[in-house]
Amino acid sequence: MARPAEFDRTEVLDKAMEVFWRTGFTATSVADLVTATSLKPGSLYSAFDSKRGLFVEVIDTYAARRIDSAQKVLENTETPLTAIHEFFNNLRLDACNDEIGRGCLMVNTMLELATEDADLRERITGYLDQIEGFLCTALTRAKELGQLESHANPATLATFLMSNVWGLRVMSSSRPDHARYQQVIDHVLASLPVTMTASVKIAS
Amino acid sequence: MARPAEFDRTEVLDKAMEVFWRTGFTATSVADLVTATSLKPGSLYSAFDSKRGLFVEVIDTYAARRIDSAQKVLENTETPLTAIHEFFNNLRLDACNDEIGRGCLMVNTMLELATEDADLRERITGYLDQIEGFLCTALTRAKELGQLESHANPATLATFLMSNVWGLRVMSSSRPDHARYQQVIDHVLASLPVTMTASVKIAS
DNA sequence: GAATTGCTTGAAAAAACCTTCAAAAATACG
DNA sequence: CGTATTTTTGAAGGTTTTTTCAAGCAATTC
Repeated sequence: MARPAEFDRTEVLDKAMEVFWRTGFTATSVADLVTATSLKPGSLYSAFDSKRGLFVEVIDTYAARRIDSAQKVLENTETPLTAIHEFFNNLRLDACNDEIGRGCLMVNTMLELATEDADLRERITGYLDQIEGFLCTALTRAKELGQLESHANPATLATFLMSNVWGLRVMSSSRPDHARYQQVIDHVLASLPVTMTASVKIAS
Repeated sequence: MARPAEFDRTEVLDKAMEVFWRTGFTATSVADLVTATSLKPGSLYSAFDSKRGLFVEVIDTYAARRIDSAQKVLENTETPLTAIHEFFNNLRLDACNDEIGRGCLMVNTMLELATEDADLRERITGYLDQIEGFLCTALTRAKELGQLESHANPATLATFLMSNVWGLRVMSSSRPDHARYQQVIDHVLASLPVTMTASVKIAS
């Protein structure tokens, strides 16, 4: 019917993501995006409508990957506590690989645009809630399995874990210190009200 | 000798702070600052050199207040654990009063400019380190008083507490929920390895 | 292979940006 | 009161911003 696009949408999103992630939405110019993606302004606008349109699609792509990865790790319903340990270990590895201190694109965007772009804030909040939901599900399952004390409140504990996810992201932006990540995570996980019988299993 | 400035520097900084805090550094225009401060561009520039110069002074002012407040609360060396409880209660009240989700100016700036402005990043990191230092001092003192278990590591615990300070800031930007703040803080404080004898005192 | 559709190109429009500056105004001091 | 000094003013410079658009180009379909 017509001439097909020459670029691969995913590749373009990846390259735009890199710039937005490093520089933030406002400080990234269309000229930067043109350089990074090798697409001319006209192509970018016909494909994504606007700078913001491209950004939203970048955020969606990023979130989908994070959510997918979290779900994969946390959906292990047989050993939910081990799954949570693995989730935090992945977070630690991420932080260690973040050499330039770019942190998390969702958290960065949240703090950059929260007060000025309600649409985007709600979108990101929804994504973060999904991840918190997986943690909550895992904790609920652990409680059902008798691995958490009966007084444990999965929803509260999930929020507490998310608080430290965000905290570690900020930490990796300000003062990357691999040993500290581990120490903090160890304390966070040790603070979960794990039952005696279950804690023996996790140690193995 | 000459004509004195008509404006009050602190007032101008306060008004500029409000805009920068809500909008971020990059997205705030000089026109916004002119409106907010009622100073004409020329006056702003003669007084602060540049948009960035004004911003740095705003950050310094903000940080000085936070550091001062943290120090005042945490320098109570007689009951260091109670001091830490109070520190977090103040944080909670702050978060509850943050109706527009502006979060913390230092954390916001950190994430906005971390990868692009090393000077500013180090400046803010230094300020955050000071607050972490007060927490560490309080925890060390608590240990000396036998209120923390002998295996407790004050430096690690201080980093853990800061992680949750940042986490709560992010939380107040995304999904303000007063009840959740309290639940998370309760868990954070309960996770400190307080000795039996000391925990009885704190409860009172 | 002609027609049609839609992508690519890169210049240019239009607005917004940060900063400067010369003139006017106001104080302090002699 | 006059002079020196500094602030205030607001327009204007010059850059950078986001976005549009008309012309050229490529592929599919008939």
